[in-house]
Amino acid sequence: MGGVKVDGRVERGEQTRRLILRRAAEIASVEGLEGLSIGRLATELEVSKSGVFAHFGSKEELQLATVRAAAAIFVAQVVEPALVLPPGLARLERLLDGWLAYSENRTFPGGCFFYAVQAEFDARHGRVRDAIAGYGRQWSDYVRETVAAIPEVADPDQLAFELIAFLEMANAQSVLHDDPHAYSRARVAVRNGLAQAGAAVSATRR
Amino acid sequence: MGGVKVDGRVERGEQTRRLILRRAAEIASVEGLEGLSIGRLATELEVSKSGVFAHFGSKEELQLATVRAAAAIFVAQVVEPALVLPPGLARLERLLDGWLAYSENRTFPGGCFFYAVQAEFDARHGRVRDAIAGYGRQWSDYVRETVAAIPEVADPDQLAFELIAFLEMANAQSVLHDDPHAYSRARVAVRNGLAQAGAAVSATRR
DNA sequence: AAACTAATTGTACGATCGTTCGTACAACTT
DNA sequence: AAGTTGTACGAACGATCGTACAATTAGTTT
Repeated sequence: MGGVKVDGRVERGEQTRRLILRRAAEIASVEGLEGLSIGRLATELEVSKSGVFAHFGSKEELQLATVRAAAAIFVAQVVEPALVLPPGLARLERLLDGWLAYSENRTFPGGCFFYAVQAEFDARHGRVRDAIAGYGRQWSDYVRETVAAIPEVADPDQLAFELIAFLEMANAQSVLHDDPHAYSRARVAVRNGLAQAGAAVSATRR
Repeated sequence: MGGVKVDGRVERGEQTRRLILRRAAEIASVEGLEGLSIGRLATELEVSKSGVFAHFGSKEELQLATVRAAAAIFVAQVVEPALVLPPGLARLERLLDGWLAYSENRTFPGGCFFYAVQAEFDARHGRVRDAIAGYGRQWSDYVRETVAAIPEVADPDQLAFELIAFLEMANAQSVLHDDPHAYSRARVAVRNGLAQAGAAVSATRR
């Protein structure tokens, strides 16, 4: 598996790069992608500022790389665990549970990375905003497709909208108010939403 | 009406202060309260940087004053119009419609001011975060109380959670993806949520 | 008209921002 | 062994940040 590359220099470089991006995503989930500064990153990681800068060439590229790194973590933690199940209600439930766990266990210290950066960049212009919007659309598309794989659901678009709303609300309430009940309320809301979407769904589960 | 104050100097000062805070709230709804800078504010308003600074004494005070100013606009635009109706379903519906209109007509150019700054400060510490969290709690408390005034609703906390989730989701989707359908989806979700909360509610409206 | 007060301005400061540059050194190639 | 490549570093740059303070302007009071 992997490349045949054995060059110790680029190997070390990639490790440094991963180190930088992990910390960058952590910082950005709390302080935002603009709150992230190259100098601060260098200080915290005890490397030189120019060393950090050289890996990306510009702050915008650092932000883009940070978004991509966070997306990879999100996919590994939320999307992939649900793919082991066949399309249907069970996969959807695992997907939603996985999201709530990803937020609740603070994979990123500031809660959901994408909730933070979407709100930060939603009204701006540029490549970073476009990248964030692209991932956001991929996520909502995937939720919608997963919902649509359940034949009992009459309006997948509407249900997907409501389900994602519950997830993000739980994240927001939990982070802002340290409210541990937010996630249980979201789980109730999800259960009600699924049950209401199709009585047959509720029936098959009893 | 109001104060007996006739001093033209402080009158002019207060007008300048209002001018600053209006622009500050507009900027913050797009770029965040940290993206707001005293120098930029001064340039855009064509006043001196020290003039802007003198009104607040520190950046933190400027941010706090901006949050307070935005809260006043929010109350005038969303909360007060609903108060003309007696507690009950009609008041709740006007409150939710008012919120969606406030977001949709871009009272602030970046959509809901508090959605933006909550996500920006939710994981931080300090007086600005505390002020934002305080207003957020007041808002959710008020929605909950308004919901609780409808006797048919079994679980006001749960319903309030879900309703606010729909509002914020609509704002987020609309701003990030320029999606005009987001608000209509939220209105459908609100209607379903209210109808489901009590069949009696739905019955009384037909 | 003179004294006073409040809002506003101009100038300057230290710190930090993103960025550029030349250099040092370890690792790979020949 | 000599030459090349890639990562990391230290120093410096112009710009902008928040903040401080004295000078100025405009309006009020005596």
